[in-house]
Amino acid sequence: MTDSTASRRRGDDLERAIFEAALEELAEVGYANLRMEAIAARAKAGKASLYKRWPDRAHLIRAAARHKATEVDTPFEPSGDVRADMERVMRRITENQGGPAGEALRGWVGELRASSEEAEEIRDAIEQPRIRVFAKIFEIGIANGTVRPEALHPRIVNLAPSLLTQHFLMKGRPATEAVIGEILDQIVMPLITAGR
Amino acid sequence: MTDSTASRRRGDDLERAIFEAALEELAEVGYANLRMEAIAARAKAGKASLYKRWPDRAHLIRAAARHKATEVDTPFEPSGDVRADMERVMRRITENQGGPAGEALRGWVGELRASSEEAEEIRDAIEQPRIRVFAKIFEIGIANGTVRPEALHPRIVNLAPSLLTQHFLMKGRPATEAVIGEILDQIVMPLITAGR
DNA sequence: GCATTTAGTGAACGCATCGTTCACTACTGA
DNA sequence: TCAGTAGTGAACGATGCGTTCACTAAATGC
Repeated sequence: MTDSTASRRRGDDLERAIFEAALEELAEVGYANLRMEAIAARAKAGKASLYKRWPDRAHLIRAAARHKATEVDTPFEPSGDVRADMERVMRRITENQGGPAGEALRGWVGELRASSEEAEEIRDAIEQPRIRVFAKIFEIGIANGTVRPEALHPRIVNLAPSLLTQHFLMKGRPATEAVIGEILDQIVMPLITAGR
Repeated sequence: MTDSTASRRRGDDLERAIFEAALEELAEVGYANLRMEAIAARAKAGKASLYKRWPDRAHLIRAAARHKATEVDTPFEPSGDVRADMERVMRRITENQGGPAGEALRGWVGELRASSEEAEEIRDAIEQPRIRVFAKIFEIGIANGTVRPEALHPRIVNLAPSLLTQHFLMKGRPATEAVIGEILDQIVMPLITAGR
């Protein structure tokens, strides 16, 4: 029973409502079936309000994803157990892929063509935080002698997230626990562990 | 100067023309901007002829990709030099991604949602041949003592192609020679080589 | 408090593209 | 030569896009 007084929202207040509506809609119907009218209706807003803010669906969804990303901003404290830490982060990533962020990624990939500056920025926004977290985990491992120093090579640091992304995009759903375990035990751990 | 007699094609003849038109169009404008009218026009066919054969764009493109795939079917002879063989195959994959097949993949990923049987089939059609080739390369390496037997684990066999796919989907264009080199030297070779 | 400015609403619009239909036409094979 | 089959091209309704506009609610200034 949403009251009929329905005070009219504006500014950031309205914007947040639109973002939420967009993300819910995204999770429900997927990027490919996303309709602007549906988002507007769900946010109880006029379509014009959407187009006043963003030129098209793609921009709206990017903004919504960015909004969500900055709001959550995960605090992560490594335990020092390299494998366990990686597993924790990887689980988080897959949980994320199961929600609207995953749909947004899928849609973005589908529309990507050559590389624009905008695309670089988005990719960085996705990859950089992950790289930082894994680098941190590796550094601690190097300090306590469980990880080879060469593991800090960017391509290795980004390896686990890359494989999760690949799995998600190709299979259409996030990696399971079992897959995470395999990635760790068959690929990442053998590559980074120090000693024989 | 296509003559104005323009004998009207039918059956497989027409179908091939449509496939070619679709793939050319795909390479030119990308999956997201693909229009059925454009394909029909390019193939000098009626739109109705397309819809008589396939229910929508997605099915048409899948059929075209399948057509192309079966027709080329790459014969590959390993040399025994594991790194060089992998490099050759990887180069082929990236070349392929640069053409219509890459666009088809991008479009497919964008529309993917949960996993249907159809999706499994397509994924297998992409992955299985690659897995077979890499397994063959690895087996020879194992036989001549340059590769660890454990490298035959499916996730490792599929590692190089996975990373190429990930690169292509996230960056919007295929991996360069340099990237292929890094993947090989930083990741795949260290993981599979026998001895210390 | 009242008037002015700013911002959102909701309906309507033109446009592009989808997927379908239909009358017509060109090939095919008996 | 003629009946049957398959393709053509134009038109169609439906849908969703992105825009516009008259109206209205909230914020701001006095």
